[in-house]
Amino acid sequence: MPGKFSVLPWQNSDATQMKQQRHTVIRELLGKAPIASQDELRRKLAGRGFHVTQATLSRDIHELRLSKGPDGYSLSNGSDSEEDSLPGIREVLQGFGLEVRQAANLLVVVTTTGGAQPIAAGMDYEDWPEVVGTIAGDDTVLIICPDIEQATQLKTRIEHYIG
Amino acid sequence: MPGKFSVLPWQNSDATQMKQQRHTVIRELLGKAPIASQDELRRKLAGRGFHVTQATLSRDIHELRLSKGPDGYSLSNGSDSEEDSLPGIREVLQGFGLEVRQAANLLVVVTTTGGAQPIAAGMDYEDWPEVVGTIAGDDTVLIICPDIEQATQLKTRIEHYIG
DNA sequence: AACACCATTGCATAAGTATACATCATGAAT
DNA sequence: ATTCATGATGTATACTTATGCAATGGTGTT
Repeated sequence: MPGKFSVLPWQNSDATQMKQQRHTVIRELLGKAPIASQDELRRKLAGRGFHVTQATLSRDIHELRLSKGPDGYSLSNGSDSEEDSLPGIREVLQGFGLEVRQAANLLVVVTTTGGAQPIAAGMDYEDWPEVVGTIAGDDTVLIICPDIEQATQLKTRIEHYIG
Repeated sequence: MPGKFSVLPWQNSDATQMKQQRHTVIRELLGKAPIASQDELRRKLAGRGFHVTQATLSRDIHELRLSKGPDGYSLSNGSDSEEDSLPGIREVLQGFGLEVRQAANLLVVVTTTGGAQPIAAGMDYEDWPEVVGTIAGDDTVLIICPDIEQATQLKTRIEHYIG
């Protein structure tokens, strides 16, 4: 092939990898300034060395699952993949919990320093009916229960976990 | 005028009011099933007695500030850039609030991570009579109300704000 | 090497959305 | 009542986005 019109050097190597990079740059651009149209995005990408057509960007936008709203394109607000390998409330309480106190329908869990947040997060995750909500400081967790009975019941269970 | 083709009775009275009703129905439809295009929306509205053209819907969608994502149109995503200069409690709750739970005279607002402080600050600023005080953690706000009745009332209002 | 396969892309165009302009209805001011 | 301003809407069309098709380049298989 004498001609071989590969004017664009970046096209030589790997197109797939190129695509990944382009996607990354698109995300980056979205964070900086609003982008109203695919053609505007095309121009901005061109300024960064990515010369593609509107058609390609239409496909990219689908793959990135972007949304177009009144203020232009944006990352989809869909629930991001939250991956947590929580150790379980039992282990956390046993590891950090020190004491449980009750005040009417409220429970206060005294923990080792820095242990409050993990315990509160664990309690929230368990989604127990007797836990209306939690507030965690540094070494204290406030647990709000619907009523005194359930608070007492939960207190017993937590004490059992703590040991 | 012999003909007077007023086939549609609702057209006679007030067009502006008609528009309001249409907007309400659009919101309602959005909640039920995904709507992929303005023409699809047009057909569904027609089934409910609203016979308008795609052009009108394009304008409605702007006014309602809807977004179009991979799954069709949806109510505008709360985390948009600061468009209106009104960071009132309404916007803050809509942006960060997830759920409200009641425990007697206490309310617990579950928020996105880091959203508790802004909400609590907003509540304090509003200086509502049914808010005795607030305590904010990271993703939970505790609101103390004078009594159960006012707590219930406030809960309803907050739920309305959240959506 | 020759071949089959698969992903990516551009081109041309279909499909979908926004808007300039004209019309009609309503309400306020004269 | 007449005039003027405002707002909602339809029509036609400009603008924007999506996609069928074919070409290209890389990979793996024989």
